[in-house]
Amino acid sequence: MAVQNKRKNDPQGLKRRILESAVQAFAESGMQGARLEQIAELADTTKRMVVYHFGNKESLYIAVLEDVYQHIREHEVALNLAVLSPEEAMAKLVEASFDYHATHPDYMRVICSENLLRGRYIRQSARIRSVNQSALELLDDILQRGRDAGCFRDDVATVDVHRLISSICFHHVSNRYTFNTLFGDNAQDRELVAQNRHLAVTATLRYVSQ
Amino acid sequence: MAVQNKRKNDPQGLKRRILESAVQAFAESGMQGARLEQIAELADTTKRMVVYHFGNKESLYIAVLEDVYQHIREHEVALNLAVLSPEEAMAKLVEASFDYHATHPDYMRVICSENLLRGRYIRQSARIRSVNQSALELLDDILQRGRDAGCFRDDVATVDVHRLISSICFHHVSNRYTFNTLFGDNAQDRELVAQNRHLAVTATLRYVSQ
Amino acid sequence: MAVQNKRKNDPQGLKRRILESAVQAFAESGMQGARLEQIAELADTTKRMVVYHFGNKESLYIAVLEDVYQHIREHEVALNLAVLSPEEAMAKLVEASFDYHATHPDYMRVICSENLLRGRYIRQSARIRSVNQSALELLDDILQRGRDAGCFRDDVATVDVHRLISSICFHHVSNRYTFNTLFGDNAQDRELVAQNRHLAVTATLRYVSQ
Amino acid sequence: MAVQNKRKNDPQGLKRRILESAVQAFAESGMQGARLEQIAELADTTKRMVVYHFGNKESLYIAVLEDVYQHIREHEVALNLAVLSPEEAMAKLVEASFDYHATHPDYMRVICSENLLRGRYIRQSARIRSVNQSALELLDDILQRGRDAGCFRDDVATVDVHRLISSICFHHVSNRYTFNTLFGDNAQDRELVAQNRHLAVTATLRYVSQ
DNA sequence: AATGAATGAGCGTTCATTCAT
DNA sequence: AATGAATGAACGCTCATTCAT
Repeated sequence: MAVQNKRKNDPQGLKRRILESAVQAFAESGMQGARLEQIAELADTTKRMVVYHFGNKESLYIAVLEDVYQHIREHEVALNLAVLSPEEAMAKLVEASFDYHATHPDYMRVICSENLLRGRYIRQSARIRSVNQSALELLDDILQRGRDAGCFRDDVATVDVHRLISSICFHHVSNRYTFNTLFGDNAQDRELVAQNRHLAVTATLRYVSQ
Repeated sequence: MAVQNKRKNDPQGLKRRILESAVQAFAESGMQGARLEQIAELADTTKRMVVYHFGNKESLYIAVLEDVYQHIREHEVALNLAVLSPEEAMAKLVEASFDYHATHPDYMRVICSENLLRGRYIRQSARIRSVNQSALELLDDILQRGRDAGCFRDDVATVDVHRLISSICFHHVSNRYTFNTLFGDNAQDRELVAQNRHLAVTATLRYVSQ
Repeated sequence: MAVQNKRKNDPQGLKRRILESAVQAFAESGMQGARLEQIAELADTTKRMVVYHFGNKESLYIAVLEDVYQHIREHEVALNLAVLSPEEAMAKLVEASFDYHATHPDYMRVICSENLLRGRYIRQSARIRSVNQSALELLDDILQRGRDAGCFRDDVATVDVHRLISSICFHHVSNRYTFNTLFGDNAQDRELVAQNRHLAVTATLRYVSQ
Repeated sequence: MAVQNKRKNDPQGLKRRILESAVQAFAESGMQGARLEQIAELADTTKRMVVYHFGNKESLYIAVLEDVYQHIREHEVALNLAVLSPEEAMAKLVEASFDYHATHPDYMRVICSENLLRGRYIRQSARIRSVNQSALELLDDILQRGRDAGCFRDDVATVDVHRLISSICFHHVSNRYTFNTLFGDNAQDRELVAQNRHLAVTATLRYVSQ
């Protein structure tokens, strides 16, 4: 009985399983391409229950988008960079960002898809915007400390640094297939990752340093 | 009669129209999301004729991919950078690349889609690889001249510089919707473009310069 | 607390609200087309409670049918026609019938739907039949008085007169959309109603009079 | 081979079969209640082909509406009433109308459904309106001849006569289930029909006669 | 070279009802 | 008396592709 009902009458658990399955499915196939059937299967439930708990596919997709960004930022604020010197903090932030992008390709794929939809859904969620405010605050603190210490330029905008870091980290994940097919020299994957990680840190530091 | 047959008995013209319509459609909706019906409509023909001339959707998509990369590189080699100083050449290359990305969002969208498909189709076309070889050659020449002139570092890899430039230029186009929704300060679009263009040039030069 | 529970713990009030909402919904969409969800919403409750109080959709529909016919006949017997002369009584009956049809389109729509179902549900309710007996009795009395007074024919059957009146009154409401679309001359609605009302009275009187 | 392909490559025949099946289905269940699957089955084809030939359910329904009215009017104009005396022509028109209604309950059911939809679809077809113009013209001719002959009143409007006839004929078919359940005296169906037919003729003649 | 007809598989969503408290 | 969770069945419609000329 307990086994039979293992997955019954636990709506919160079910919603969580559906959400996580949906992240996978939307990452793989996008908002339109993902199939409720597949999401249901991954969550060990039925299409019917997905609709029951999330209303429709679009609402589920928005919930996924919110989940993705919340995780990204939660990880970032947990880094505790304030105890490091500006250069060390900046380097660690870039490395952590790079690693997070690299280890969470599904999140990056969801963001790619959303951009292909011209941000049609992210625009609808005020919650996503508020969740992301921490990103610039955190970076701004490091830059300010660096300027005060005389090691960082005072003519770089916070948002530009964020964009630079994002560009390199995101590109490494999102464009890897075409870029490596065209320009890859068959290097081992591990080497390639290390090289790109180094590029991210170096390019950023050279951009912000005096 | 002539008017009635304006679009008949011109298979090459029809194929060209289908291909251009397909670029639009695949850019908008990706390989899976694009609809033959819509491509046919854009090309002022029928679904049946699209299949007739290109066999199936996948073959058409590969033809589109080849078309996209050929255009990108053709534009690049036409820049005639050899006559400029290394710094000027590098700056102009970045600016040109940035502008080309910005003015050809459809091409970038196709590349995004292809990466979401894990490069499944680009891998199948040897022609695309050969077409892209010019990119690194061109950049390598500038870097070498810069090193000879003593203004560029000799520890930067060509492919890394290409990746850095691509990252920033691509991100500006491909991630604009999410990035600007989350971190945009409602700046005018024109200002934003100018700022990002400047970021691309500056970050690249600081990365390669002594 | 009182406000919060305003609509709670009043099962009779809730049942009444559900029934009235059901009349609307079944009138709008028929037995099959009506949605429990919509009925629940109109009654400010949940689908679950509709089922709880009425068992299932069919039982609720039968309750609605009974409600409809009871109202129709209650109104008719309240006319107090016995004090009028036969002609006046007949005219007033027709006018009252016409007006009741015109002002209660929802009831007529329910009856239409039920006929489209071939009377499948009305047949199940003995109560409806007994409730309707007053209609012919009332009309029969007028006709008898008219014959006694020498002003009405003695070769018209009561049920035929009832059918004639019903036909015209019902048609005015139930067929108005197709009939007026096809044969309407864009007359003001008020004029059209007056004209049809006059037709009902005149045709009936000419049918029954010597 | 011939047998196997009996029902293939005959798009006109297929469209006709689908249309006739659709009349049945829409008559039985209305626009919303009818099922494409059932229509397809009746027409010995697939749901897919119904959509292929008619676009969607609503377009098919409109085609059915047009078919229904076209048949009704075609039958009417074929009566050749001009050769009869006004009274005979009027009587024959009413009888023919009554009989047509009685023998084509499906058409009446479709019209009922359409009125329950508030004429939403009939309004969309200009063709239906033009097809129906013959009805009033035909009746107007009889009335005019009757007035000229001195046997018909000159204060009855053509549209009112049409409405009166339609009311009785339509009611006989459309309201038979509820009316006979409530007021029927278990007469044989044949007697009942004859009685109602007589009522239609008599009530009409008494309405129009001097 | 070109095309109308045909098709199987599958999708997101809806709905009345039952389960389990 | 009241309710959140769950569910099977079905529906209209879409799509890339093939058939047959």
